[in-house]
Amino acid sequence: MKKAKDENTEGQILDAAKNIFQTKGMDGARMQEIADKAGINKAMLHYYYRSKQLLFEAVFKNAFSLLAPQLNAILNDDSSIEDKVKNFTSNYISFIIKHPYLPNFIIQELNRNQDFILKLKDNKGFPNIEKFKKQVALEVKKGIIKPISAEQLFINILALNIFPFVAKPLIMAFTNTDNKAYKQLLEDRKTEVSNFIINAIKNT
Amino acid sequence: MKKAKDENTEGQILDAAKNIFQTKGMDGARMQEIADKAGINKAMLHYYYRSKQLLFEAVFKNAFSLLAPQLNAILNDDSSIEDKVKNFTSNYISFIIKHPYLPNFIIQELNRNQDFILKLKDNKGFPNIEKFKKQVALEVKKGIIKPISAEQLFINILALNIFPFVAKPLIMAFTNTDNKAYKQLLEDRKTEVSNFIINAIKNT
DNA sequence: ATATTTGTTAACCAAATGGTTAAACCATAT
DNA sequence: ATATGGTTTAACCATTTGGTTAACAAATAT
Repeated sequence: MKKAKDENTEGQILDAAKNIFQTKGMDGARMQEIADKAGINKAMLHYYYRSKQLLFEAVFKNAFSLLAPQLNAILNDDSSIEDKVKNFTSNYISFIIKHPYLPNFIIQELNRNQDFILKLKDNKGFPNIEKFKKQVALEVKKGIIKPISAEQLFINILALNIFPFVAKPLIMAFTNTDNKAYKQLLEDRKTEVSNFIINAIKNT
Repeated sequence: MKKAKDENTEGQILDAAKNIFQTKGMDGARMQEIADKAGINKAMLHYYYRSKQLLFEAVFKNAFSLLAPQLNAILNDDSSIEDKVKNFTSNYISFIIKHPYLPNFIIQELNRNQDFILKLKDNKGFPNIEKFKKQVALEVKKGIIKPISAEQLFINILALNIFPFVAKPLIMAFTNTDNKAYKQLLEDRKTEVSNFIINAIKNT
């Protein structure tokens, strides 16, 4: 099940650690299991990353660095809100299908350790809503979209896109959907969600 | 910080276990910490609940039994979809403000152990979408709402309501919101979200 | 009163876990 | 060839952790 056999040890460890941490979380992950998955001795984990905490942080930052550009697309692009919604929705769902454990991992670990996000906030490239606020205010003023705060709109966009991945087991149970049908349902959302949002906000 | 001092031991344990499990998760929770919070000897936990797993399941089922009726309100009530959306949104946000850790706990633990939901699915009262499907199909046919599948609509309603609680730390960071402002933002959503959904689906 | 059941505690235990160490291995420079 | 430096391993260690036990206390039944 392990991948990328030809990489160097440090990379193999990070791959294995991603895999284990993202599925089991910090608390559920075991250093031995990561070592096994990487196919190396446990001492190597400490040789390269010193401690479980530091290895975890490497994985977390890596995961976050994948997510951040996705969000910045909607916050900082120069296209119209309607185009942003369309593009983001389609792109984001494709993106997450490639990294299925990512949103859950980030959300779960940030809830476990609230302080942790402060370490990230300083980083350049950390998503910030300021520019988007101006854009929303302007489009509202011009009458292109119905009155709404940028914060609420941003939350709605994130919610509609991310939640189906985060709550997958729950929704599958409620809707009596199997894995295949759920995959189709997510695929449909690439257009469903953007239509839903556009209908909700666009002035007619 | 502990509550309900006058209850019997079994109840004190369950209260403490709720508190610890819901904030730290199964893997992060420690039996000793639960005992300390309950103010009793650790052996008592095993006397009443036999194992960490069984104590956890008691907490989980309890949490789920709080959530299920909320969802059944939207799936099985006899009111119109528009009324359901309005009532659910307002009620649900109030409900979660009273149980802030609940959605995260349920989602997190179901992702950790997918099989676990099967144990619940048999229970009477487990939310089921069938009736809602008929209602949506009918209202679409009558032209009251725009064409949408019941599953997609249900997911959207859940997403818009639940996600802001699940992803709170993340959203607070992106929107530069402090706790007080975030609370206000959630309060605003009681009407914001239902307007958003109604705008999205209602035929004009 | 006293036997019996139920509730509670301190002490204990084996297994698991994150982390360390000292020796071995191996490529490369001298 | 061999000294040097980084790399890797097996064995080890201290602590934590879920769980048990045996003795004790407090109700409850006889």
